[in-house]
Amino acid sequence: MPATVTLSPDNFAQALADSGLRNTPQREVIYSILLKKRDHPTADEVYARVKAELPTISLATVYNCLEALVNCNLVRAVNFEREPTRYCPNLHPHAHFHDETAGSTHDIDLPPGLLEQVRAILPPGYDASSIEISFRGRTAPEAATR
Amino acid sequence: MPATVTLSPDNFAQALADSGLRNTPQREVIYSILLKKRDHPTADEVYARVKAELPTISLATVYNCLEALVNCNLVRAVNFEREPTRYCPNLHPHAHFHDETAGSTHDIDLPPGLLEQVRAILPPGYDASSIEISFRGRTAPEAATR
DNA sequence: GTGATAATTAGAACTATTCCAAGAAAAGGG
DNA sequence: CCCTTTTCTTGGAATAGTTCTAATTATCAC
Repeated sequence: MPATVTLSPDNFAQALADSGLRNTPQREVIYSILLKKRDHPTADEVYARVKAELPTISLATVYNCLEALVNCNLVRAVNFEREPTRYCPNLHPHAHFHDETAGSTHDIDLPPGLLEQVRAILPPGYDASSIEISFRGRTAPEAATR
Repeated sequence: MPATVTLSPDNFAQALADSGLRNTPQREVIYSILLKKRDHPTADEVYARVKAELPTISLATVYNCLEALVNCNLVRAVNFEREPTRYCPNLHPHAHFHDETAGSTHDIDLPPGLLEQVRAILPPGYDASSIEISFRGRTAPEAATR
């Protein structure tokens, strides 16, 4: 299991403030939900989970909050082909593996230096602000629980 | 510029047949359009271009044909975030760079061994059928014409 | 407190894509 | 060759995920 980084509530508010965003109960709860179960939920899945705590929240707010968290770099948006966007609070550099059989998504830690090595393949004049490495495939039954 | 691989018409038909698919004028023309201008067009852009040659073709057919070409491994579908899918006839292993300013997509050749090195970061039990490496960022003005 | 700014909400709108049913084209068997 | 079967194309309707809009509510700075 990858190491988890847990922000103190103050750091959470600060991260938002650094991007000129306000802290709100909705944003706090949505972030805590992402931390609680790191299974790369979709916006719909987050919506279903957050309603237990904030029954009157709207789906639009879930999208807004997730976008806010992505914009202040607390959360990563993960896309596989044209499937719904998934959300990931893992701030370490990592790749994603999408299990086509189970429909599940797993973080894959990157060894030190690999990202730099990948960035180095860019020709002069290419300046990458983000690098994504993603796998599709299957996991062996006993690997699924790792 | 990456090397281009041009299939003879017979090989084209054979590639389809190998996947149990028929050759049709629509599929041929769409494939030739992808080869002619390798700028990673969307389905809509392919539709606009193919109408010059087959004025009565439908958008549904464009999607069907592109899917057929992807299924028999003549074409790769390329996705960036939630933008429309783009299509690429480059069969060499390569990464993609998406220029956020220009909206353009460029192939990045992979040095030998890199893909294997990336695959090697997968823990035991993870079997990847495809690996995607994609960059987002900007290209310097003089690099845009490379 | 008060005015300005930002966030939330419900629902409508949008976009890329897929589905559907009907007709056209091609392949294979006699 | 005709006939049958399968595959492909087509236009339009449907769908899914996401974004937009306008009104309301909350928060911030003074």
